Amino acid sequence: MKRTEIVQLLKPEFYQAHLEQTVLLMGWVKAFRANRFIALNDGSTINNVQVVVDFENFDEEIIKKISFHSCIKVSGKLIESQGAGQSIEIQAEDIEILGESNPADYPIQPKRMTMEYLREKAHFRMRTNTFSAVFRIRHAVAYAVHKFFNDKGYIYMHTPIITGSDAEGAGEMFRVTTFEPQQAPTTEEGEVDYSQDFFGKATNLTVSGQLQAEIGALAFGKVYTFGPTFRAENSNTSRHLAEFWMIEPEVAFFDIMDDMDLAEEFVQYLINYVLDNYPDDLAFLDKRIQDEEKNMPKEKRRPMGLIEQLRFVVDNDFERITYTEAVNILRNSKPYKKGKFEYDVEWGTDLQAEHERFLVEKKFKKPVIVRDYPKGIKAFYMRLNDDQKTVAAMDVLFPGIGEVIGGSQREERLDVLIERCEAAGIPAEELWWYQDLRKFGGAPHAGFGLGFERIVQFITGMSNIRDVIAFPRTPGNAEF
RNA sequence: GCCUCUUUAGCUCAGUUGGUUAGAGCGGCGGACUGUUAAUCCGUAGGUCCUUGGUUCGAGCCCAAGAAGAGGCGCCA
Repeated sequence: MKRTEIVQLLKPEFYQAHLEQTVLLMGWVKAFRANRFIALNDGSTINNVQVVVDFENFDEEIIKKISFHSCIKVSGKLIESQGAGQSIEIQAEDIEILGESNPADYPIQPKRMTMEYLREKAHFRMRTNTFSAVFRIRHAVAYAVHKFFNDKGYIYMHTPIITGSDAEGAGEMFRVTTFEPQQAPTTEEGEVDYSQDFFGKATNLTVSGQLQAEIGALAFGKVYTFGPTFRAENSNTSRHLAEFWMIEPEVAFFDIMDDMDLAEEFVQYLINYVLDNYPDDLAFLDKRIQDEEKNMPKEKRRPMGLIEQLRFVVDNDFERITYTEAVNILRNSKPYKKGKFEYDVEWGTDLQAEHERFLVEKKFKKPVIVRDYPKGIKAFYMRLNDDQKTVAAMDVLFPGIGEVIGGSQREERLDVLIERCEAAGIPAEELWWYQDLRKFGGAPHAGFGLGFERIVQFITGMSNIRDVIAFPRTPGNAEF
């Protein structure tokens, strides 16, 4: 007999057609109540199926081994449930233990455990209801990314993980080398001689696929990347990882306004996809957050439930303001006038987290896109605006997690690009191929980077980014 | 990297002003229970109070250093 997956079994059109027939299930025991009722889960859905056991019909040794997260094979008759709480159940006819699990030694217990504890048991945490829901949704978002771009005719591009260019300008990089740390050959000046290294030059793990994506955009018109990204920053926060996944669309003939339209449509699409296809997992996470916040004082609770918030984001247009408008709003705000902000607001300096939070959570109460930042605080490749003071950059800010997307229209004018490179102290010759794109068939173009884990974090409502990636890499932690 | 907080049973936590034998709930184990839904009931075992040093007649509690973890900030996605 073929195994039936529980996600299949629980569909009314399936079980109505198979009532009173024998089915074969395999899965893990989530609960064994009253020596009679097994809650069985096989990971195909967050929902369990109830298996009813007449223990008189089974060897006591088998019954004893039915414990939390032991793995079993059950064949039995599919019948209408005689109890409340589920519509169908399985009357067990034969049970085989596939994998025992001694509850005295097993570190996971059928009770509430802290996220920190489960993080240390990363090889087991996916079996919990919460992480099972989170990682099913993570998959859904990844699939939706590809579906969104494919349906729009974008080309999926794989950009290199090992990069030789030292000028991507997005933070500290991890060095890639085959040299033994203590035995690296040196030059006459005593510096490490990377010309003898594997690639014949110094190489690093990528911090962004953007520059290479621009190559693709000027060939295919519309491309996107979706791959791992590495930052060797000593960041200790609930929204930073040393290894994360980033999505970077890059589009020829797009200006900054088109770029913002794409970003908004994209994020709303991802959220809608999960709302439409994973309602059970979302409902579980929503309830989990509500239970968790039940005992908190009102001011510490989230202003909206998880699903309510997701609906709110897809049903409302994002607020769009310029950096200059943001500065004016902030300087005229109550907290500013009352001296409640820790950092001053002044045109030319970057907005602090507290300022962004005020705009998103207090002023507009929805995602905000800020654009046209001062050129001094943004990267060299962002297009200089006509005012000569700002660049066509935009950040999409979300409640709770801050910046989800950072993007810009790229500088397509060679002379301006070279000027901005020099101002930033970047050796222009390293980017000879980047300049070539402007010399031969250049085009206006724009793109952005979306932090994959950050959008998964938002959709699942998880408060720490380390809990939406299977094996988080952060400063001091690379276990598993 | 900076600031703040936390560390007590397998897990989540309480532990008063420094005082004699360190507690609870859940989980485990043993038992009861054939319609349970975080099952329930009875019984039971389980401790390097993070580490080191100090103060004290006496330290889970006070002091110092260290370790690990979390939250906030910075860097950003």
